[in-house]
Amino acid sequence: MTRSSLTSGTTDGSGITSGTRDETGRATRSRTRDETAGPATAHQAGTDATPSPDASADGRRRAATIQDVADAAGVSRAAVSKVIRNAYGVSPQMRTRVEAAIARLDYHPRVAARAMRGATFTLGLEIPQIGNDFHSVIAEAAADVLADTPYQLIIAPIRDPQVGDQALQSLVDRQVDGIVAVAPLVSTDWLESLASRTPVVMVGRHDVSAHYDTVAGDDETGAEQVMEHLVELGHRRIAFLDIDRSRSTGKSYISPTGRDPHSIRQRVYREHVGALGLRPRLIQAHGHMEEDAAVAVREALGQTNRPTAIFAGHDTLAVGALRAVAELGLEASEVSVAGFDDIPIASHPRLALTSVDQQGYAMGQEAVRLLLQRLDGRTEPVRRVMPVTLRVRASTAPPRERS
Amino acid sequence: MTRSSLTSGTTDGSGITSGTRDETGRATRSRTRDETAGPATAHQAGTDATPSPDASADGRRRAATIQDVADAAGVSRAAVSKVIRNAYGVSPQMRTRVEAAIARLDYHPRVAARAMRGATFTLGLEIPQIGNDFHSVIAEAAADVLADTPYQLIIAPIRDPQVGDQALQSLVDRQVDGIVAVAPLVSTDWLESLASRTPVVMVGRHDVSAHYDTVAGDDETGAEQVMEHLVELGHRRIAFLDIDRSRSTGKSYISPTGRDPHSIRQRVYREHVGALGLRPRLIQAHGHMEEDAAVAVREALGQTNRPTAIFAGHDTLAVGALRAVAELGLEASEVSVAGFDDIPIASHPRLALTSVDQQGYAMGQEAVRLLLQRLDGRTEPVRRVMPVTLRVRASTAPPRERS
DNA sequence: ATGAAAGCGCTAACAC
DNA sequence: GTGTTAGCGCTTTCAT
Repeated sequence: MTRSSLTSGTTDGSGITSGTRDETGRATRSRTRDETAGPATAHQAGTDATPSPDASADGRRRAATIQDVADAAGVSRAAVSKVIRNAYGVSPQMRTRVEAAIARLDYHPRVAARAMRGATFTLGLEIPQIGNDFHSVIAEAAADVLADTPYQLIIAPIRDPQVGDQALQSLVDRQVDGIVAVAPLVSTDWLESLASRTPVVMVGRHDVSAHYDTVAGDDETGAEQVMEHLVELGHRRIAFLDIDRSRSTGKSYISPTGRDPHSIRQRVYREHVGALGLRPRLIQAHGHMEEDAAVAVREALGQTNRPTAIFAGHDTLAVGALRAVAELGLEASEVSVAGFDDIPIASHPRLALTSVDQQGYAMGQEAVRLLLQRLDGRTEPVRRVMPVTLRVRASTAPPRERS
Repeated sequence: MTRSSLTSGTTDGSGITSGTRDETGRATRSRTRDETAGPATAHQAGTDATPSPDASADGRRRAATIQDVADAAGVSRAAVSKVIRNAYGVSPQMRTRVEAAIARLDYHPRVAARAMRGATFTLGLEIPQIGNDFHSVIAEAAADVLADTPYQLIIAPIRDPQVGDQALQSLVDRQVDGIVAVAPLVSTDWLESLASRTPVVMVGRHDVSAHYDTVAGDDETGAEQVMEHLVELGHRRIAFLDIDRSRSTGKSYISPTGRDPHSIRQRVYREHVGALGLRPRLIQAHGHMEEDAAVAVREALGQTNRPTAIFAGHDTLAVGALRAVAELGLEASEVSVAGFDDIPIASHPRLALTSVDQQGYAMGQEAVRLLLQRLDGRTEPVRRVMPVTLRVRASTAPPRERS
């Protein structure tokens, strides 16, 4: 009933349509309308004949649709649609009327319905680990940039690192207008195919791609600076701490090109160590969390001829290393630790972690800006490499005893 | 081409459909049709050698729809729908055929289309600040619990704390099946109305609500333990560090009932300080970030008769306080710091922050579990309060000089 | 400038 | 057990 009163004004118009389709359509609508309200949605379907639903009164009323707004404003759905999209072809007075109705009914367009035809005004951010501060900074930057746009941000955390594409796919299924992905272990082929359909910006990978942009730090230079710094301090037993990637290779998710940040950092480490005629020492953590690193480093430091310096693949691991070092009562002159990313906590005086600043916040900003450009029509891929700076702090010091 | 080969065998079947609808449908399809099957998606479904795996060739094909799958499997859309929803009424052989077609076409149901009729199998998590480790832990727990379910998690960060309901509304617009919200500054009325339409679980608020569940720590006891601990150590000049909330009161978003965690913690602080006949000292940070706290504490410590202990509203602020304290070369015996939440970094030996453990991970888990229960039909509200434990660490110590 | 109508891809009712 | 069909709430031609 509510429905029929709402539509009554347009019922005649529907008669224009050809044949059965419309007729049944009308009939069914008034039927389903009410019951849709029913189940868990608790719609209430207030039967009052009031043309203007006054949504504020009742907390259970069905949410207003574009049709409700159109009826309330005495215009067509198309007109309302144009108003809410700021599209061309609406007179000021109509706009005013429609906006008033929207406000009155507290109308919010359903994103799902929009997705069926047009844009969702939603951008997806995919991050590998929620707890990693470097990723948080990127997310923060992304959210900040988007604050001045009509776009909303949704974040899809990766469940299982082994199936990094799941989170990405979930974003696709959700028909986001664009995606910023942070270094997931996804094959470049898959990415390329995805990017040919949806605007994509990859953060932290140096892929050479045809369809998506990349924003990455200068991992090569950063790792070089760390190694030069440690060597200059006098360290010779330098270990590289990273996640045990061997377990992931099974499904060959790892970028085989070695263009991911960690492969590069480790390669540079190996090169430097090799150039000095030293043997590489790898400390493998079983996970990406701080505690995983602490466990691995505790063990490594328990062995004889322990390293005097640890270069961690990223800061979260470095903080974990520092934990193990501190627990053992060791100082930087005994075991130095350097990281990568310069996460906010690294500069805390109690940690004073030497780290490579790759401007995470700027990277996040840039990634979203590039995505907005793509949304705006750009198609040629862009590869952005952020300059890095080594922040030397107290966690690295000359070794007490030279090896 | 690819497409035609796929449909060729079933084109006749499509003729079954009535009239123009189908005709245009076909037309559009063959036009846009091209590729979708992402190689790396690992769908591959062992059943190779089938006609039309291709897909890897072209990166622009339109994604497969349920109709494509139906055609490829030679069944109806409804049949496919039943298969993907695990619904009743599908013969094993049809299931097999359909699943093969799904794998072959790399079909993924569009969430938006689903949302128009049924469930989205998406749960939304709303968190106030992305960079706050306590929130990260909750998000992590939520993601972990959901890993064993068909539900996907999306996170909506709050843009502007002043308009906390925006992120929540965005989740609603997206028609998520349920929402976990972490202590946003939203009016209880609005929440109640929202919760009457969508399953909602609030984390960190002690609201007494009719339609949503709450999961919160025992803020009262936690704050009491902190104060008792500090007083017992001998502190008398105890300051409370929190965010300056006065600026937010403009739109009265703050829960007027004082049931939010920070109001409670501050109230307990005031009560204890009052009972000792001391005057309360408030240090107000201008934001929720560590640096905001550091700025405020730096200033507070510069004044004469500075506090000998600081009770921070939450750990991120506490870490910031510790930063200011450390910068000034002060130790716990000069300025003690205690926090709330016991975020992972708090236990780092270099920080050793005394804090109240309110089991953030368990809270996140419980919140999602409650939400799943609601999804399963429960409607009576549940209020869960997590027991707390004071973790005493080195950041608090007896004051060198008693005041 | 405005409105009518055709779907977008899916699920749910209902036929068979 | 399987297929047919009517929409969900929007955007978008295309008339007017």
